[in-house]
Amino acid sequence: MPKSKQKPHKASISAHKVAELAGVSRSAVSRTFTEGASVSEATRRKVLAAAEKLGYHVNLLARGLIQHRSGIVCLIVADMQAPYQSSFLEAVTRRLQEIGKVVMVLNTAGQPANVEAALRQTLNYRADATVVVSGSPSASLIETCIDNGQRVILINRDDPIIGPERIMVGNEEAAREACLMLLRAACTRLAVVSSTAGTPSVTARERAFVAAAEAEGFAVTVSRAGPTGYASGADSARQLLAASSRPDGVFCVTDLLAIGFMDAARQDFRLSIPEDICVIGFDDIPEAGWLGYNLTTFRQPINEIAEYIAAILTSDEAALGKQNFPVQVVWRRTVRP
Amino acid sequence: MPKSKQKPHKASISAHKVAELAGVSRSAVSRTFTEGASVSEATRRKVLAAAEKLGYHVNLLARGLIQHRSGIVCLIVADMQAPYQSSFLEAVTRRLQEIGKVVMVLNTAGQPANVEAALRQTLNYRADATVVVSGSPSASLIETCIDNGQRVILINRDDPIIGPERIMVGNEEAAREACLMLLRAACTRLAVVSSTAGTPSVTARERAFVAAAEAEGFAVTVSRAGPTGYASGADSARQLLAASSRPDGVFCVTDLLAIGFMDAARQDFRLSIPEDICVIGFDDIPEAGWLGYNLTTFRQPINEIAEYIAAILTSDEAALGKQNFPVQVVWRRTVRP
DNA sequence: CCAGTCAATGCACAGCCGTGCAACAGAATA
DNA sequence: TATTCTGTTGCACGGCTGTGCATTGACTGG
Repeated sequence: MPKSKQKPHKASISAHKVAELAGVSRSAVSRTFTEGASVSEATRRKVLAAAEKLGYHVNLLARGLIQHRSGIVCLIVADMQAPYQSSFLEAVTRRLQEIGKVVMVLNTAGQPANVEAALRQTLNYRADATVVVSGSPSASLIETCIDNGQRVILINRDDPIIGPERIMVGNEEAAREACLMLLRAACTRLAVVSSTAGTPSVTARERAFVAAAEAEGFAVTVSRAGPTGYASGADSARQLLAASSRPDGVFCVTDLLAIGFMDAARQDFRLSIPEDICVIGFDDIPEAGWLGYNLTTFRQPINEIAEYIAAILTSDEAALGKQNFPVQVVWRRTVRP
Repeated sequence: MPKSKQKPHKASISAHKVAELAGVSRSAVSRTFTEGASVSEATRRKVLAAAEKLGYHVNLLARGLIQHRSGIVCLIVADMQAPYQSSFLEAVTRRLQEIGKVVMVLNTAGQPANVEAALRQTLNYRADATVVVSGSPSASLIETCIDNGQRVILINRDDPIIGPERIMVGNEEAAREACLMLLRAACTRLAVVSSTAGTPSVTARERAFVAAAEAEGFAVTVSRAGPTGYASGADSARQLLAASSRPDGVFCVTDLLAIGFMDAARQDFRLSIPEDICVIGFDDIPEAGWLGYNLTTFRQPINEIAEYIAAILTSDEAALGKQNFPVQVVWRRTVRP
């Protein structure tokens, strides 16, 4: 017996009590709070008055039980304090609230095993939908979700699973464009700063950049110093710039990596950007626009993605399939024009 | 009739079906998934096998309905993509998941009216607790929450309401300390960079700094250029540093303000920090530790706060009351030693 | 005055689960 | 062998809501 047995059992007031006070049937109360139900203005007012007096609030758990829809949308995410993820979270919660949904955040804290557990929670709460921002759940579990009538939306994850909606951004196009931008700036020694995380978007950007450079006849040094973050970017700079032939054009697969790279390049090697070395990032996080960085990067269309997720949830058709969002280059001052 | 009438009605499998397949009563299924219930190992295994085969998941909505506890904790927050808020969110979600709770995020998007709506959602979902990070809900609504057996936790909000738990950080002590640090660094023309948001913590820091300075016989210029963020910090720098008598010691009530201030001071006025001007921030967001800033600031004990919230939720006693968390100075390199 | 229409209302059921209570089986004890 | 005890199981109820169906009452048109 681990905890206390007797919870206060604070009888929260139910529709029944409101009906009593208002002198109507419980159905009338239910209809008053149900969009589009038939209630006369008179009883409606009586019910609302009684509800206000008692502090009644519809029990969405019970409603969800009978309607088979809880109104909950789960967001599975790792590293959620990172700038890009938190901006994404903000946009999605805001937009989903506008269409009457509410967001449940499941923080996997970087443990892949937690992704499975999180997806189970999603089922436990009978969520209307699940948005997987990080991690790769097993195909079988995704299938279970879909079987239970749940929408599953995978962000930037091109697994060949049938069923879930997939939202992709133009990683490859952007990486190719980044390569051309650096070459046009007369860079000849190219490098890409990536991470050891191995997430699909990181890998896609890295590979596409290397491929594009090789197609143009340039070799590329790849550096992966650690997880996707500021410190790894700085470490990559220390590695790459200490070498005998230092790069003069660098594509960082993430703004955070780019910023770490720039800081170390300036502080530890006294380099000027973009004179000595050009840098391109990815995401367009707020920090990229700060005066000290002015980072040329690619903007992820966060609001458009949030809008699209909302559209999926309000639409009745299942399986819209795969949707691609192009990213947009944001010219600032870390690449010579 | 706004939407489709006939939802797929995908009959998600219930304990009943599992019982059928396993050849036991539904109670046995329920007990298998209930901590501490009495089931023999044999039936337990039968049930688990059947559940696995059918893809059964306990319906936490129904469980919450009967137990009067949903396992949901609501977090009401504005400006959630800001570094400090998102770090806080990360810590709280992580810790609460460890104790078996799940976090529902309600984004008020800065609209004060949304705070009330969010608190209503909290009641609708019969949340176990609500953590109010931003905004000031009305006392009456808070009372309703508590009447319904919900825990209410106010962060950095010292309203004289009876009932909710209150978590405070040592704003005043830190502001006083900041003042002394600047004076010890031989600063004589003090300024404080604040914002027009007027949130309790911002106001408290601002006032305490001014009071401490006046107690030492120094006047303070106060600048409030806009909302609490990078741009306002930069604007404040442009205002303060263009004046005839420019300050040489600045306390920014937020790291983001401090970083904006530093960037503008360096770029637009070619000032060196800390030689020409000392800067102190507040929060110790990750960006404060970046090589380009090395901001001396005060660390908010995010993990300790998350831990304390978890403790409140696992404890049975109500009304632990008000808890103060001291902040810790983080010496870096924006103040002369 | 009567038939017909229609909005409003109440009843009863379904949705899924935890748990008190009683029944029961098996083991341990006298 | 009779009795007590202990652990397991099933029944039935309660928790709160939405909604189909039948009923009611008022109102309209002839």
